[in-house]
Amino acid sequence: MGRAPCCDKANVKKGPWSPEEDSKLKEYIQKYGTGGNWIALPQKAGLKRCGKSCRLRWLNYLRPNIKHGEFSDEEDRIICALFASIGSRWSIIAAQLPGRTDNDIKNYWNTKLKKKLFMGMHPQSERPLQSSHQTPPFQTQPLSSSLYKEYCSSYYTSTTKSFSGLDSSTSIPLSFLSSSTSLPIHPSVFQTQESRANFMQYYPVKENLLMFGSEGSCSSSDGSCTQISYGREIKQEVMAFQGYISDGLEENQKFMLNYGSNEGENVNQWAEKPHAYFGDQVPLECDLENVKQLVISSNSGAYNLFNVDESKTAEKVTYFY
DNA sequence: AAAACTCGCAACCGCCCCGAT
DNA sequence: GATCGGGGCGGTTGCGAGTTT
Repeated sequence: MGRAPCCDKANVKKGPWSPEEDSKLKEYIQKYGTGGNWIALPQKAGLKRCGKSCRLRWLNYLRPNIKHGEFSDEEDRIICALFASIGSRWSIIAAQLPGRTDNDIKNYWNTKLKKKLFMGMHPQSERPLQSSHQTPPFQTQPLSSSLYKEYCSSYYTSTTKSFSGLDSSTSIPLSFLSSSTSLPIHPSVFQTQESRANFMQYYPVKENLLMFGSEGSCSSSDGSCTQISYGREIKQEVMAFQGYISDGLEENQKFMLNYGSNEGENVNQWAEKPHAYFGDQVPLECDLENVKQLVISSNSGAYNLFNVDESKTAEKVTYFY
């Protein structure tokens, strides 16, 4: 059974907000507050808008002390560090940056910061996604998970879901940021027993199936570089990845994953939301099915971390085979 | 000068969580 | 304990502005 819509979609206005609507909403909230009920608010305020739309407009644009404009280097570093530690929990990240909204940070990350980081990793590369000779991940300096802990996770308090002590004065080495942010591991790393062993030795599975933890590269036996386009091919890549995982492991082989142990968080939630933090490190045994779910759920993110627009299927992107 | 392309951001969509009943 | 429904969130889309060809 589907959910009832939150409002009568036929009778609500959509699209950009007019100045009149803005002032109506602003005036109403400043006068009466939200009343804890966004759904009822637009009618009371005389707006033909969905309650959720009002909420978004208020939170992202109208509420006081919103900071727009350029992000500072310190803000960049904080965002990167938190992203590396907890993933795309934009609201939590936003909570550490006064005046910034989750939407702002999300947009900033998707449009600028990813690219910025990538360029930092590959300074010689004029076109970040095109490089014919990349070192396989297991042949590079292995990423140390302790760096995560050292520079990110110690700031996170799982009980309050906030970061303390990680502010603009916190120094996060750029080397950490660049080494911990990378393109995904390509399935070819599972091709041989040896490469698989090396891979497993150096990289916690979570960090490779998902977004971080490997030097961005994929390698094939012939070292060639193949172009594929977005769209269906991406899905095929993911399916291939799943296949490699299945082929490469014993039937009942388990992965060890880290997971916060605070109340309100559970195993299933971790599997559904492939973000990890390390404030409380509790090893979790996760079977192959969980890992597959992670791959599926992180589909576009895992294969598109540093790219721009997956929906534009005509665009080409180079992967490293 | 104009068409094509790219970028950035506001807004929407739909799912999940969790409190109320 | 089950169901309902609002709030919150992350992912995605659409479009205007700017840039390139």
